[in-house]
Amino acid sequence: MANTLSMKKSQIYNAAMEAAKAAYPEIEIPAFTIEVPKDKGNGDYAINLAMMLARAAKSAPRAIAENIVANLKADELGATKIEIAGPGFINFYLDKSYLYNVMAEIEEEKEAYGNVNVADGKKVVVEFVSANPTGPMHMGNARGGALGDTLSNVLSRAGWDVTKEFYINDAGAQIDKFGRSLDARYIQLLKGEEAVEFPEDGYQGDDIRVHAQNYIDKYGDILLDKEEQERKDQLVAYALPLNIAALQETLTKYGINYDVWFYESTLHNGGSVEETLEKLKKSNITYEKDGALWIKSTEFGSEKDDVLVRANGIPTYFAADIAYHRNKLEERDFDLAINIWGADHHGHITRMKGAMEAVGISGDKLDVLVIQLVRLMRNGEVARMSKRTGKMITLADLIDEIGVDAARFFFNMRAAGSHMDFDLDLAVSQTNENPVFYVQYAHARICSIIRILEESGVKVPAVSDIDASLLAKDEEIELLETLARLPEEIKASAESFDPSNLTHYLIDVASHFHSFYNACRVRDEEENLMCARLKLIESTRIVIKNVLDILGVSAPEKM
RNA sequence: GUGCUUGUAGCUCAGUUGGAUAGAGUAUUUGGCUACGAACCAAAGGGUCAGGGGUUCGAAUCCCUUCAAGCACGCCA
Repeated sequence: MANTLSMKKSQIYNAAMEAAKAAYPEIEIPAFTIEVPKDKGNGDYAINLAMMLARAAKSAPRAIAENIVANLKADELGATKIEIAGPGFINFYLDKSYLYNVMAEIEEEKEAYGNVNVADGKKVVVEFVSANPTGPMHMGNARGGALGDTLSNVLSRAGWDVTKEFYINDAGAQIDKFGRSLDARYIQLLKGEEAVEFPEDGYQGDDIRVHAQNYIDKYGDILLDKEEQERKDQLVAYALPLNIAALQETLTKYGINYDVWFYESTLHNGGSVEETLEKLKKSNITYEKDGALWIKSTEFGSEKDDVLVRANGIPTYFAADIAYHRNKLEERDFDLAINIWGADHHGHITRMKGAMEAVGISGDKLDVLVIQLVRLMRNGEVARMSKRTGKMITLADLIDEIGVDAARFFFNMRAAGSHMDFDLDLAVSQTNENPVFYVQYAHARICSIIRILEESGVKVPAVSDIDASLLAKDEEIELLETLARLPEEIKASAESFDPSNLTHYLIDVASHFHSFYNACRVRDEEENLMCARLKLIESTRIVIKNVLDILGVSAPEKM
């Protein structure tokens, strides 16, 4: 079923376009905007067409507006009044009965209500979190996870074929550092703290020590007489899968289920990195210097060139990442790759796109969303979230403290690019102030009313069995209007790759419901009115549930 | 130093491709349960949209500039 709101909008738009053409046949009518005025006093919709035409028509906007309005038929548009106002706006005041159709739309589409088609089944891979498997996840991962998963849900509802992916950095220098850290702890635990110096750049966290101790408990000191490389390999082979499993467990708890866990090592082992390097060499974008292979990043906008293969023969992360994106966009044939990166990686974007172009892939097929890092606040002061102190708040801690619902809702309240202070004291002690409860409360309230009515034998009626015109109070009309907006909210989210407007929308729905609740009774009203209102709140419940689903937040029937 | 991001009410933030008198929440003050859930509702006060300049019918929004904050500028990832 076509969306109620967008139909009304395009009806008005097209009518205005025709009216303008009739009034000014010699002028090509430009695209103009139709919008909902901030001030209700200015009608339900306003268009700026007359102002747009002022120059071409060589006439005052208000005079032009009069000529256009003369060609508009108010009753055919369902308008009670068409007015010219301000500098030349044409304002439409509508008979709101068209909004009743929203309830039929929701009844028909149910959990799919709000879905739109902006992508026509095109394939997109959304890669997010991709935390280093050398330790637990931090607040940046928490934010990236909430955004990535929610965005994926939004894109699915907007007609994209979505694959959610986690890129596991199980190769390279980080893993080597991980091995050296494990090795040092292993020896220290067996031979004393003084036996070996802990690497200066090693991972200080307790988790490293715990891994070493567990290994010893299981296998004893069998590695002591082995070569260092062998010890590191064994310890990594033991600890890395455990870390990855822990990541997976935490993310599952966080409500995130990936379609693909992609191992960086497969790119190295499968020859894909090498093949990519060959391709880059052939396109004449590389050179050798100081024993390393470089890429001329300055040729595509970077400040300096970058190393692809180190002097020791090991490819850099960058080289692997180019291979990875060839894998995504060529081998697996995605139409678009969306990556969610922390702000500390933004410098990587320009050279990544440039390198993609160098191997023949359009940089436009990669869209990187940069999330500003989360700053933890405690007692009004910045709390360091460093892996080196070993004292950072992890994603698992956060889930334990404030719950999945609050965390996911909270992180999605702000656009990715906004800087964000996360107040730990508030999160721990005053979670009731979190708007997620406000929204969930609305849902539970509706469920409660429906439950009580069902117990007395009144079921939610079909839209064909109610007299919708009984819903005439302001609070009822405004609630319907809000429900009707869902499809365009999802469209806006999907087009801007920003789901944060959905949390604001949801709060708006809840707010209109609560106002309705206080102004209108459902139970004990005259029967026809009761049925109409029951249908209205059931429609509201479905909308709230749908958006909470997108956000990955639960919709409780009781609280 | 260069680049990216950000600056809106006491605090946390919205503000749709430039639109009409810049909006919410929170905090403060006041009112509303003999009631389908008061984790709610209604109302009030609160602003140099960081400062300055420009573009135009019209700027929180676009351009220039100054100031302030965060991040990045590795043969780390």
